[in-house]
Formats: sequence, structure tokens, C-alpha cells
Amino acid sequence: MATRLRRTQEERTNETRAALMEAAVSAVHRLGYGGATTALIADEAGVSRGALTHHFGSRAELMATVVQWVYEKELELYRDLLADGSRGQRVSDWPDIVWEVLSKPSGLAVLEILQATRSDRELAERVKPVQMAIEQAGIETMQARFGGDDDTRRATVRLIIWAIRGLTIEQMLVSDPTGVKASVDLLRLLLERAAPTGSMDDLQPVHRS
Amino acid sequence: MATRLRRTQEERTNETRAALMEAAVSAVHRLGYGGATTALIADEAGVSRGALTHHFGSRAELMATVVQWVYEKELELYRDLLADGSRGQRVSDWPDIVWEVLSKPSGLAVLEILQATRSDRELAERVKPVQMAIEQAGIETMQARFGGDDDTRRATVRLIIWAIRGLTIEQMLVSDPTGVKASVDLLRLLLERAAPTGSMDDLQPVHRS
DNA sequence: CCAAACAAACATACTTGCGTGTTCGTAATA
DNA sequence: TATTACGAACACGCAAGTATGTTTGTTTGG
Repeated sequence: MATRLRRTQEERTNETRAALMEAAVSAVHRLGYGGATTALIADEAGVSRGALTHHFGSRAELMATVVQWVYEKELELYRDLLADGSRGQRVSDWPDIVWEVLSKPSGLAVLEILQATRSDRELAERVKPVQMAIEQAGIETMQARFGGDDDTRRATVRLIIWAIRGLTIEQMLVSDPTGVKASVDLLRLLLERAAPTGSMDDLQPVHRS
Repeated sequence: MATRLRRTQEERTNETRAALMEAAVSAVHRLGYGGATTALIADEAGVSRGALTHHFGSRAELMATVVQWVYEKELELYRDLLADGSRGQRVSDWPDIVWEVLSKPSGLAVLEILQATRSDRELAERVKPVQMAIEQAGIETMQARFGGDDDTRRATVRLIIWAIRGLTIEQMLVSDPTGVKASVDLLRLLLERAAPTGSMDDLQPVHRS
């Protein structure tokens, strides 16, 4: 540890911003969006509120940056999980993968921030583009791997992501992690049976009514 | 309309409490938990803040009552939807049914309140028992209709409910209702394929790893 | 049946705590 | 020494809770 006594300005900036990001994620995860006050975040990051406001003009800006920051971490994590090529080849692999990524505290924190979007116009405008980029990236990743038309792909990505997100909420409400995971396994089972080849073409007949 | 000039005390109580409940649901739905201030709720209910505090000692008590109130409405709605016996016989019927119930504003509002539970201890203690009763009721309803062991049932109920809840969040973030519904249809498709007989016994092999 | 006494429902105004943004001062780096 | 990073203290607004007054309904003694 022991940060050198003399750091470059860029290092100082990066380190305190990172500390603030981690503190913000932790605080939002534990206390919810409303409970994650700027004073508390600064305190847990080991800096003053002045430092926080120096780097982020407003709470909304801080939170929007958190979304962006987590998004980048998640991308890395997806890359790591898919690195050896043994996972992610079949659609049914994805519930577990997405669960590993989104059930982390950062996933919960982002979800909180997304919901807070509704009562905070500034936050909404900052977060919206980021969030759209995320979903689009997910769909394009799927496109590269599986078949299926655009609508099927979008419906599948949405179902997996938001089922997982929903279950992460349940998980933290009941504080029974193992139990919730059973539902993730069930989703995998459903996908295995419905798309035995692992391709998305099997899920085509989504259109009716 | 024209409420009679003279109402009994009980009528007065019931009417303003109902007005407050509806206003609270609407406000939380539109503005999120944080944005639904007591002043705003009272205003939209057409009563004073004093009236609100007379009936509910605290904001937490009001919100907890909302959860209870919505829960009862939802139970009625389930009964109505299942009344003619044409629906709900197969497991794959349930995504649509749950969607119809939980995608209403009241469903979103309750979800918001549930999340707010984390930053508000008083709220948590008031809401927790209610929420546990709800899940239990859902599981028992399933038990009466379908087979499957207890774990499978619980996993299935959780998956359906929280997948739907997650999708309702997505729905209001993207403001594209029809698109999100496609994911609900997909979930039904998955269940149809995985449990063709409609029974839950088909979903048994949930246990692994 | 009436009127006074009571109780419950509702309204208004105040108080207080808290969280954000801001300002100004200090330390570290370039 | 100039600029950037950071810290301490302050100011402002807002929202929940509280205290007190007013209206409406209910009950009871005559």
C-alpha cells in the first residue's frame, strides 16, 4: 500500500476518483440511493466533501460517473469470463454469466441509480445515453455469437438481464443468496430445453397475439 | 361524484385514506420513492398534510400501508383473472397473468417501496412481514395447482415474479411497453417448451452444482 | 327531539434536522 | 509562482415531524 509521499497530479486525481467510485458503489449498495449521501461517500473514501465536489460538480454527476465506471468494469469481467472460450457458446450459458456479473454489489448499485433516474431529471439525462450503449453492446455481442432475428435477440437479452436483475433485488431483500440462485439455474434449464442446439433460432416464434 | 354533504365518520376515514393510497401509488410510480413527498401526496389526494399525518404517524407508516393495500388489490385481481378457470392451468400461463398484475403502476410503486426498505429501518420492519406473506401465498397457490417439490416451486415462483418485476423496471426506463412484452412472451415460450404438460414436475432437475 | 359535551377528522403554521452546493482558505505538484 | 488538488466552514432549501386551532360528526342528559 503506502502511497508514495510524492504522487503526480494525474495519480492523485485517479486515486481519489477511484476511491470515491468504490465508496459510492459500496454506499449505494448497502444503503440505497437515497441513503448514499455525499458526506458519507466522501468519508468512506477517506477524503473530504470538498475533494468530492472538486471532482464532481454535483451528486448527479458523481452517480452518473459511477454508472459509466461500473459499466467498464463489467465489460472487463465479461471478457475475463469468456476468455477461455469454454463458456458462452450456448444461449443457456448466459444466465450464469450474467448472474456472476450483475449480482455483485456494483450491479445492485447501478440498478438503484437507474431507478433514481425517475425522480432526478439531471441524473436521467446523464445516465440515459450510457445505459442505451450498454444494452446495445449486449445485443451486438449476442448477434456475433448467435443467430435469430433482431427482435428475438433483443427479447432474449432483455429477459436474461432483467430476470437476473430482478432476482438480485429479491436476493438482497430476503438475504438468502443460495436460494435465489436456484431460480437462475431454473432459467438456464428452461433455455437448455427450449434451445437445445444453443442457437437463438430455436426461440424464433416469439411473435403472436 | 358529489360526495354527500353529510358522511359518517367511517366513510370520511375510508374515503380520505383511499384517496391518500391512490395518490401515493401514483406519486411513487411517477416520481420514485424519493420524489413522492408527503406534501405532494396529500396535495394530490386533495387533503391537507395534517390529514395525512392524522391517519399515518409517519411517512414510513404510510408507505408500508400502501404495500399492504396494493397487495390486497392484487389478490383480488388474481382472483378475477383466474375466475373463469380458462387461465392458470399450466405453468406457462403465469408469466402473462403476473405481468398483467405487476406491470400496473401499483406494482411499480411497491417495487420502489421495497427497494427503499434498505435505507429506512422503520419502513423495513413494517414491510417485511407483509412481503413474506405475499411470497408464501404465491407459493401455496402454486402448490394447490401444480406438482413439484417445494424447492422447485419456490424457484419457479421466484423466477416468474422477479423476471416480470425486472422487466417492468426496464419497461419504464425505456418507455417502450410493447417491446418489453416480447420478453414476457419469450418466458412463456420457454415454459411451454420445458414443461409441455403444464405441470411443474417437468422442472424438477433444478438441483446441480 | 334538542342541545350540550365529547371525540374524531382535518387544516395551518412553525420547528428542526439534514443534505446539497458554495465559498474561501491551505497544501501539494508543475 | 501558478495551477491544481484538497479541506473546513457556511448558507440555503426542503421535507418530515409537531403543536395548536377549527370543523364535522357522534353521543348523551334533559
